[in-house]
Amino acid sequence: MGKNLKMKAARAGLDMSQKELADAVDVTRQTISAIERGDYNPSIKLCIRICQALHVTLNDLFWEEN
Amino acid sequence: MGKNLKMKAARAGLDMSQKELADAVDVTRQTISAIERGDYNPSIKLCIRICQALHVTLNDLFWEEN
DNA sequence: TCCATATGTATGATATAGTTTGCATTAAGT
DNA sequence: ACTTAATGCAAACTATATCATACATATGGA
Repeated sequence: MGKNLKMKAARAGLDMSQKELADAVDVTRQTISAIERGDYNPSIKLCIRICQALHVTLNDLFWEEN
Repeated sequence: MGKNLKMKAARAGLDMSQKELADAVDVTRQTISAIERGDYNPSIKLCIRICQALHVTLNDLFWEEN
């Protein structure tokens, strides 16, 4: 599926651990970990919560031009 | 959950039926209908496919500032 | 009037997102 | 050396997105 390095970078830019982000968006650490590893395909609502927590937009983290 | 009128509008702007969009992104018509009605919470991958089919971006259809 | 298209909605089945628990590794602090 | 925080990963479970099929209404064209 392809790792989400943009998300990892945005999180790192805020000096936030996976656990902290997980708590902020109300999922488990495993879910954040799996998304960053590209191991699954989160729901749009979760993506939006993650973006809000990281102060970025959907396009910043999840969009790619073709 | 809130209807997705932006999606409906983008689709209408391309004169595309729910069925045509569904075929283009390889889901059933019911899925497109349910998303437009706000009846559920699609995966990010499906959102991306929908955006590509409608020639818009994630932010255009699914992002909202707070 | 009849037929086709577009849409809303419902239900039972299946796939998968997300949880819980747990174990292992690495890096930093004491 | 020991502890703690951060991460990767796996198995079994639960919740829910999505499918397949179906029925209903509205509209427009022949």
